Amino acid sequence: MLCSEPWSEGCGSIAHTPLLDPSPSVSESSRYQPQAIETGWQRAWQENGLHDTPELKPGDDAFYALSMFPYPSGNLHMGHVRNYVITDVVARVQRLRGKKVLHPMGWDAFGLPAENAAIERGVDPGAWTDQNIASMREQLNQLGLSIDWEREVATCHADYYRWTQWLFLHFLDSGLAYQKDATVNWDPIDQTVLANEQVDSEGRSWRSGALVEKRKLRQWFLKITDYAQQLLDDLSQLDGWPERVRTMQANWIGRSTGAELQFTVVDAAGHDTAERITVFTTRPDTIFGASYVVLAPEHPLVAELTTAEQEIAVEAFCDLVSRQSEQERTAEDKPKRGVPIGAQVRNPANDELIPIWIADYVLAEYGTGAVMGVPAHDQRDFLFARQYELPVQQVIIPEGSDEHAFEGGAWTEGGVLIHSGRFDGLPNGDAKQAITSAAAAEGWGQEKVQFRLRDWLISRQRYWGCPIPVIHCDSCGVVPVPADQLPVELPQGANLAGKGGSPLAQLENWVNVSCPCCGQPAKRETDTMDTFMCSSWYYLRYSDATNTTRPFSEDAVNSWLPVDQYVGGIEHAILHLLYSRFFTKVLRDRGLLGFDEPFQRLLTQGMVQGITYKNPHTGKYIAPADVADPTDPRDPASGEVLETFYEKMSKSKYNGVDPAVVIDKYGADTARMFILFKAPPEKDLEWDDADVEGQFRFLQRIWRLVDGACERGLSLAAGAGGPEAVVQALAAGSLNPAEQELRRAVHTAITEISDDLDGDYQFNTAVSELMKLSNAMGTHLENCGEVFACEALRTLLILLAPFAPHLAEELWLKLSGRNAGDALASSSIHAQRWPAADASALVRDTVTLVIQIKGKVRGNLEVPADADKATLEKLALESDIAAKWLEGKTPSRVIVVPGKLVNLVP
RNA sequence: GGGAGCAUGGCGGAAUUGGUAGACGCAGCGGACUUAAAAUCCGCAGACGGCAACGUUGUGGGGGUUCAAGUCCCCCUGCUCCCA
Repeated sequence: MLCSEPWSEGCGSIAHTPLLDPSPSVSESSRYQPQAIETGWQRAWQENGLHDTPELKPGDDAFYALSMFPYPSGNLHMGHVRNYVITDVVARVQRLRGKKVLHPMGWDAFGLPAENAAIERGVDPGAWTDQNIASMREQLNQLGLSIDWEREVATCHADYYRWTQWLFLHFLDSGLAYQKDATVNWDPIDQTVLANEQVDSEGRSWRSGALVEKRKLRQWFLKITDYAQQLLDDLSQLDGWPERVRTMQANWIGRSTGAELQFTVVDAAGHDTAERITVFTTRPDTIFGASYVVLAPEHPLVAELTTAEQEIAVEAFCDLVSRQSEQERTAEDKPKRGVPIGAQVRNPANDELIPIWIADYVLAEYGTGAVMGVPAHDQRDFLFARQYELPVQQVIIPEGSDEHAFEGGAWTEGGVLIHSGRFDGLPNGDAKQAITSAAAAEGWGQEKVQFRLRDWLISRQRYWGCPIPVIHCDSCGVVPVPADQLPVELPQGANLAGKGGSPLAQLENWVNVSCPCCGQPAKRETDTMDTFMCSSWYYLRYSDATNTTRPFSEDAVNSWLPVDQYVGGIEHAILHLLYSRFFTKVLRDRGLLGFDEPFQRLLTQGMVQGITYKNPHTGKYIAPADVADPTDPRDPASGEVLETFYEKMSKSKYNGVDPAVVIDKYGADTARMFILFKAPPEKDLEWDDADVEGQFRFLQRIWRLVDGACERGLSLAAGAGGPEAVVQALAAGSLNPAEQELRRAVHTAITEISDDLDGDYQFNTAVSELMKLSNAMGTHLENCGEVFACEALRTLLILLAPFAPHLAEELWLKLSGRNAGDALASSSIHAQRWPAADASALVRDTVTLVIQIKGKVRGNLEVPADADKATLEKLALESDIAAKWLEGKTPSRVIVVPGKLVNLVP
């Protein structure tokens, strides 16, 4: 494709805008004005299709660079900028290296903000979302991201969620989607249920922050527990993931090995009944110390086994517990409460009769909903037993110690068994195995692997989400909507008051349908899906985003995926990343794709923090603009000294920096360079205006450097400074000292930057290498001949191109001698090849040899680079340094590290 | 309580396999240019002592391994995150 209309006038295309350049003294040369070049290049790249995804042919080297797609809130913040700039640099580097790159973008567009906006302002959530998408796309484009917008997806558009529904039906068909009555997390503010992953460690909703309540409701679940073992095992494949994230997922899945043991319920006379209570324990070795059994208040046997005398107390207790959150029930600092239900069980290990209790700290959803209470060896049981005066029986003691030594608390460490009949004297590790085996042989237990992970609750009682495509029929039950009737579109006109139940349920015309099976009147499902369902497969859709017959073709998905580099926030370490891994495995098992893991490498970028001022007395945050003197920050109202620190940018702390303002002032290239340079990508980044200024100065220096080269008449036309020209010049004659220095700087930069962009991404040091190269060019360029000067210029610009794409492109044009109207597809700097380092340019004749005396550095010598060990030792011993510090003594030991140092040990 | 990670100048951060600690930048200081300022250019800069040459010391604290430790091992302290 040709650039139809030259938008720039070539070298010196920048108009001398008097407003921005009041100084007449520089009128001879142009100035770096990013505002004047960036939008033009963005449009030119777009029109020339520079970021279109190339078609993949067999054997092609493909690279998939992906950012976590944003929720279209309408406002781009610095966290987004950091995320997308990092991914963009990765994508651009891979293109320069000759890879075929897929770098897409889309919108995680269902969810509550749109619905809340609709409630508050009476707007249509779809229209509101589309408007936000348009404005955010515009903001993203100002960053100069090399995104292929042809593959854009929005999860709230029917051409996308149609396939979310289609995939849901696959889950349903394979028995992995089901409905059940369950005690679930209820968010009283957002009026909907939440998945366990969406409740934080304080028992609050990840979105609204409300304290989550428990409710018993009929809900849809996905059987992620079926994949618990695989999700855990395959973490070991993910060596391109941060260790941290892998540990977090492993903890979340929470595999523990233990045993299920059965306690027989006895009647009032002490005779065995047919009823048994199965407990799960990770400590079968302590069964002889069990002094009671506890059921969750919700356990089905509670009603059946409670005796008449205890009925009132038990009912009252269950009522009390039902109003508590899971957090309140299990928090370690809360007292544990319980009541006996009157019945007893027989301990299968020693035939003792022990009472059955119910207690708040036992949860129906975990394990079997029943545990054995062993006060001597579990701290929670110990506190419970002490409170209710239940017996405490030591059954494990450290070898050689006294059984009464630990009566102040539970002994939870290892030891040997006592009071355990035939198992006495066994180390407790062995006893776990022995007791479990005995239980299995005698029919009262078995080994059991337990996961902490629970099934994923995916239904939501909200409007703005993907409708669950099933129909409830009185005679046929749950009937999937036939695939050819998808999508089940979200109906218009729902009342989104945000109170009580699914808004869709009120739309009778929509709800009432005939059963696809029997034709009788039936009702649609009125819950919508958790938005995490929509985001669990979007990365697959990008491979084939416009397919109208399938979510993606097998061919496309298998040739582009898995994602080579995924970039996003650590906050998704569990939620999105776990769900996506689960989806991938299910779809693999359904034959829809051919890989086990969706994301090969993961980079979790740190937060962007803003400078924050807080009055320590009033607790109020003060806007930086209101602080008169940043070196002595004071409250403008009271004059009190303020606390200064860096914290994640947020409106309420007045510490945010708007990307648009920064781009207006300095341009996107400066913003990109700053963000990449200021901190390593995975660390938090402190936004600092002075550093941004410094970054802008660096880009200006590069501009002036190239400008000077232009004035000198240097041009990169016809391959000047390219590899062939360099080879010829090297063959033709020797280099002057400046040329040698310059070439060393150029090829050091290539080596170091290539290294920094390989494997572990170290953009910060890559940028500093660019600065070193530009510094060296400032020193040496004028003393260098044309060929080597051009080699340096060419290299600098290509190395700079992924970081500051607009500036590099503009300067490339300035030096190219070509017309701005030439086809960009091949002439753009972004269509060039990453330079190769010439090792011979790094070779030195002499090196600096460090002389150490007894391990301390005492000086250095210039020595021939090829000197052997014996020569180095001789030179060191003969040196003034040795003479001064050895005082005539002969060293007893000499360590020589060629090229580095000689250590003389007297 | 269990697990993971981190700790380097005034600040952000660099430092192959252990081999000159502090690259690069910000802030600072000195100088040049300017009537002046801004911008730009050149230079200085861990701390302590010294006019200087130079010396001592120095990567949270303590110990160890080694010719040599920011880097490896052990203990401690502090911070961050995850799980309880």
